[in-house]
Amino acid sequence: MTATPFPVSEIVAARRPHRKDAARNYDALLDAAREAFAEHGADASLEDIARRAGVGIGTLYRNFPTRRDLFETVYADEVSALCAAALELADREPWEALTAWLDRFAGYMVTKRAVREALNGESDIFQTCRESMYAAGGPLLERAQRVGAARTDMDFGDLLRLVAGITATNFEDDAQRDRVLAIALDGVRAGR
Amino acid sequence: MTATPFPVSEIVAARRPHRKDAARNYDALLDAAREAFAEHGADASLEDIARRAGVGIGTLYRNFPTRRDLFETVYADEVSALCAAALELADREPWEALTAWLDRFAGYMVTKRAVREALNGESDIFQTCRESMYAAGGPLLERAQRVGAARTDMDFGDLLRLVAGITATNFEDDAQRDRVLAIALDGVRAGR
DNA sequence: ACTCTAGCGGAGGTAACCCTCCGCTTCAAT
DNA sequence: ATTGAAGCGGAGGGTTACCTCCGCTAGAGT
Repeated sequence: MTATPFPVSEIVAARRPHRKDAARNYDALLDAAREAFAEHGADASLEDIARRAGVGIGTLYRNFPTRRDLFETVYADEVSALCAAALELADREPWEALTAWLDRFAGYMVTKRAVREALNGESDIFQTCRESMYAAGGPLLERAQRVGAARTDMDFGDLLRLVAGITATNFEDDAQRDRVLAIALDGVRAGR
Repeated sequence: MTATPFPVSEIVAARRPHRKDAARNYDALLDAAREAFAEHGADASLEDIARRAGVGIGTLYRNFPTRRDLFETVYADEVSALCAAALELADREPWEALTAWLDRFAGYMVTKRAVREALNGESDIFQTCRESMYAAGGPLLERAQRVGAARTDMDFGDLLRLVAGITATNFEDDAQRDRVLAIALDGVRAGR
C-alpha cells in the first residue's frame, strides 16, 4: 500500500485488484487479517477474517487462494511500511535514529511473529522482505557504529532479533518494557 | 513431580492419582501436553494430547476437567523443576550461577509462553508460581548485585522478562542466540 | 482368590472451520 | 443506456476438535 523504493512494496501492489469495489475489499481483508493475526496468532480463522472485513468467504478465497497467500501479503505490507519509516529518519542523530526506528519496528512485531510462525521460513517472499528490511534499517546501525555509538561485534540481524524478542514479551506495564529494552540497548551501546 | 521446598511443587503432587496405572497415565499426559504446547502453542488439540499419551480422551478429561486445569498443572510442574535447579547452584560464583540458571530458565520458556498466553494471567496458580520462582531465582541476582557483578537499577522481574523475550525468539542458529543473549547480559552486567 | 470400585477407552452429538461452487450483482467500457 | 465480464456472497459437504456418557477392565484391600 505504502509506496517505497523497496522491492517488497511491489508484492502487495501486484495482488491488488483494479476494480474499485474489489480493491476496497482487498484492503478491508488485509486490515482484518492483520488484526486477527495480532489477536489470535497464526491460526486465526479465515471465516472470522472475512466476517471482520464485512466480506463473503468466497471473496477472501478469490483474493487469497491459500492461507499462505494471505499471510505473505500481510507480512509484505507490514515490512513495506517499515521500510518507508526508515527513510524518514535519515536526518536524525545516528543513535537516536536507530532507536526511533527500533521503536517503530517493535510496533510491528506482534503481527509479524504470528506470520513468521505460520510461514516457518519456507516462503520465497521472506528473502525479499529480509533484503528490503536490511536495506532500509541496516544503514541506521552502520551509521551508529561508524560514530562509535554502537558496538561493532554484532550485525543488523542480531539487533533485530534482540529487539524482536523483548518487544514480543508481556510486561507488567509499559514502564517495565522500556526499562528492560533500555538495559538491552545498553549492551548494544557499550563498546564491547 | 520433582520435590522441592517450594509451594508450587505441591500443586502437581496434589493432583496425582494414587493408583499405579492412573499415576502412569497422569505422567504420560503431562509429558504429552508439555510437548504439544511447545509445538502447537496455546491451542494444541486435547485429543491429540491424549493420543500422544496413548490414553483415551476420557482419561484426559477425568484428570483435567478443563483445558485450564491441564495448562496450570503443566506450568506448575515446569516451575517446580526450575526452582529445584536454582538450589543446586548455590555454591557457584555469583555471576556464573546466575547465568547458568538463566540458561536453564531459557529452556523452559517455549512451553511457558504457550501456557502463559492461554492462562492470560488470570489464574490463582500464577501467584504461587511467581512467588516460588522469585524465591528460588531472586537470590541469585541479589548475590551478583552484592558483589558488583550486576547493575542494581533493575529487579529480578526485569531480568526474567529480558531473558524470556530473547529466548522465545527464533534465531538462525544457536550461535546467534548465544551472541544476542550475551549482548543483552552485557547490559545487565555493566554497572549502569 | 475374590470382590468392588476407581479408572479406562472411545462412540457419538455438537460446533467450528475449511474450501468449492454457482447464481446474482455491479463496475466500467463502449 | 447497454452489456458482458469481473466480482460478490454464502450455502453446503467434508473434516476435526470439544466434551459427555457408559459399559468394560484391572488394581488394591481383604
